[in-house]
Amino acid sequence: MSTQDSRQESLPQSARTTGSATVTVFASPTSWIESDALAQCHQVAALDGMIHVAAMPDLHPGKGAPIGAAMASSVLYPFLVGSDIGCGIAVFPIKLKHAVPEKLAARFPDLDQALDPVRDADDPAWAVVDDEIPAGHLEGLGTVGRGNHFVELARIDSILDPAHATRLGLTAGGLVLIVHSGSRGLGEQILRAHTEVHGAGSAPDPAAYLALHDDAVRWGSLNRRLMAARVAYALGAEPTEPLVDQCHNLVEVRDGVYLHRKGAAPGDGRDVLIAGTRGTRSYLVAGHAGPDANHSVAHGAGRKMSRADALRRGRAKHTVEELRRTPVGSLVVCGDRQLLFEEAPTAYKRIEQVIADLVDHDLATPIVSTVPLVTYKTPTLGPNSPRDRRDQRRNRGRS
DNA sequence: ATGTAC
Repeated sequence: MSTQDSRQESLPQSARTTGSATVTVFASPTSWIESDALAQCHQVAALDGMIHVAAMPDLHPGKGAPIGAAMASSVLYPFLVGSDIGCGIAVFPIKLKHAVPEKLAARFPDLDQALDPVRDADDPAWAVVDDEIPAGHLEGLGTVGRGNHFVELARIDSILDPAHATRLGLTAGGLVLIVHSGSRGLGEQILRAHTEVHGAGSAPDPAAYLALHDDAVRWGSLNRRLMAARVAYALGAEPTEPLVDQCHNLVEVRDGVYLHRKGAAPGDGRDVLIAGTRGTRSYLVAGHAGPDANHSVAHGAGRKMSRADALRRGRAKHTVEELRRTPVGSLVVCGDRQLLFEEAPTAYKRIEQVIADLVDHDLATPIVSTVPLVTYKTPTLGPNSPRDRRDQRRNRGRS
C-alpha cells in the first residue's frame, strides 16, 4: 500500500502482540511528514480499542493528537476530534458582475462580529436559518474565528474532470465562496466539559457525547451558510445553497465503530474541497477512499511549520505587504499581522503534492482547481486601528 | 482553535 506504511506485518513478532492498531500513511516517500506527527499516530494507535489509523498527506502535529488523520476505534475519544467539533469547508456558487479584488475586499462584512438577533434583526442572512439554532447557541454565530479559518472569494481555474464539473454546474471563470470555519465556542465548551472530568479518556456515555457533538456539527454547517449569506449580500449577490459542505473534525459511527476524523474529510463517494493556502490554489475533488484510508481524504495543504516557527521565519522572510497581496494576485484581508505570518503560504506544504499523493493512492480524483481573488481572515481596521496599534507594540524591537 | 487570563 503506502511507501510509508508501518503496518504490524513489518514489525517484529514481539510487537504484534501489543494490541496496537495499524497505522497507514498515505503520502509519497518524498512528501514532508514530521516525525512528531508520526509519533502521535503511533501513540493514538496504542490507545485502548483502537483499530486503524489512516494518516493523510497533510498530516502534521496537533495538540495531543495528529491533525490530518482518520482514526477508527471501538471506543469514543472526544480529544481525537478536538475542540472545533464540526469544523469544515463549504463551497457556494456566487454570481458577480465585476470581480475586482480591491473593490470587493473593501466590501466584506465584519465577520468577527456575531449576528445579534435584536440589533441585526433585519439582516437578510437570517433567512438561511430554517430550523432551531442548534443548542440555542447564539454566541459567535456568523463569525469566522481565527487560526486557519477563512472566507474566500475564488475563481474556478482549471477544469480537471469536465463531466463531473458539468454535473456540479462549474465552468472555468465562474466564482465561488469557500468558507472554512467551525462551531466556535460551542465545540470548545463540549470538549472542555468532557476533559474537565475525563481528561483524554474515552466518553463513558458515547450517546450523550454524540448528542452534544451532533449539535456542534449542525451549528458549524449553519455558521458556514450564515457567513456565505452575509458575504454574498455584502458583495451584491444572492445567497446560494452549498455545492459541497464537508466536515473534517467529527466522529461518526460507521460499521459499528467510532470513526474519528481530525483534519480529515469524508472521502467515501463524496465531493470535498481541499484547501490550499492564502495565496495558492485549492482543489475540489471526488473522494473514493476505502477502508484502508478509513474512508477519508486530506482536508488541506497541512502545516509545514509550527505557528511559532512561521512567525519567526516569516518576519525575516516576508513583508506584510507581500502577504496581503499574494503571488496569484489575490488580496488577503487580515488586520492581525501575527496571524498573517502564521498563515503565510510558505508555512504550509505544497497543495499540489497533497493532491498528487491522494491521486497516487487512489483516494481522490480532482474535479476543478480554484484560485483566490480575496481571502478574508479578520477585519482590517486601517493603519491607526486599535488592532494594528496593538500589533505595533507587540512587534516593536523585534522586527 | 478557542475564550480568557496575563
